[in-house]
Amino acid sequence: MSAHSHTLEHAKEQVKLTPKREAVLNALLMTEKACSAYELIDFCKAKLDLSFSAMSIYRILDFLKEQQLVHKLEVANKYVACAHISCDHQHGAPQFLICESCDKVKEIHIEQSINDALKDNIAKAGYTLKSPQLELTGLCENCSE
Amino acid sequence: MSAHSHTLEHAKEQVKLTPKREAVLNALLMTEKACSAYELIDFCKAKLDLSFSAMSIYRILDFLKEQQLVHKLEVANKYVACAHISCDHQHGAPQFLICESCDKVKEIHIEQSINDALKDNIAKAGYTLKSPQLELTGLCENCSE
DNA sequence: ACAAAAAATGTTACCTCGTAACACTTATGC
DNA sequence: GCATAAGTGTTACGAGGTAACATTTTTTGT
Repeated sequence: MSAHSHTLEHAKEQVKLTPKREAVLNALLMTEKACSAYELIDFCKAKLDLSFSAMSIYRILDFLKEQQLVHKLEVANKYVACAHISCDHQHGAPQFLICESCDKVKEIHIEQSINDALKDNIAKAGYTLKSPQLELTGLCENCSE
Repeated sequence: MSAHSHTLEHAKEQVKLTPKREAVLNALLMTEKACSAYELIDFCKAKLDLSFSAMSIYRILDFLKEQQLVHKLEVANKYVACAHISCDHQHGAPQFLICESCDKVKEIHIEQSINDALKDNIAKAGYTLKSPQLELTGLCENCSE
């Protein structure tokens, strides 16, 4: 059993997935990168022999996002499987490093001290921070050589 | 002469602007908030009696962005005039607080210590940060009451 | 087990955003 | 003045996204 099948089993223990929903999560785990809805449609057709309309894919992605099995990257308009599906504990707001070359996404933990400092800095400017999902763009270890 | 006309003169000293480009920058300075391309089209038509096609507005905005007179907010897909046009010195990467209620944008300075900590945190994950333009969403001082 | 209700998915239609490619106009350099 | 470069206009279209209605599947209650 591969690593992502293991993750898929964990997900199925957390929430009951219809076959379509399971397939989309599986696709995201298989690609190991951020995908747009349309990229997922193409991938499912080519690799899983499954057809999805855009409407369907968006609904499934919305559901998976609500279940926190999938994150939406607001900047890139892409979706990525949550990196913590197999964890037993709760996680705070996700933060993402996105490789602008290969679309690989790493979900990281930003140190609490940085988060706190950021929140203070922002409060000084008079704003109240909503959820600090950070999306930072750069080059991953493979692409920066 | 109003504050934004003053800013516009400064911009024209830095780079030669065609009438269309000047009008778009002027519109952004007048609105004092973040605007999408289409919002700018509407504004220019209603307030300046100028017609722009979408293609034109995007090209003009891209140019202004390259000249760093305008910033693009990647999450909101909106554009905002740079807050530092009238400054004489160079600025680092901008960081924005966006009010999700009224679209008001404040361009802030995040303390260098936070930036450095963030960069270190990210390097530990193996990524090389590109430009750390941060866009954080919350409520401004007026909307959070 | 069956019927009703709820949930999930399919289909149709359409809107918004963004941009390639070609055409035309204006500005610049010699 | 002419050739070239830059800027803008026009046409066409794809990606992204979703409302509304229809159909199918699953769940729920008896």
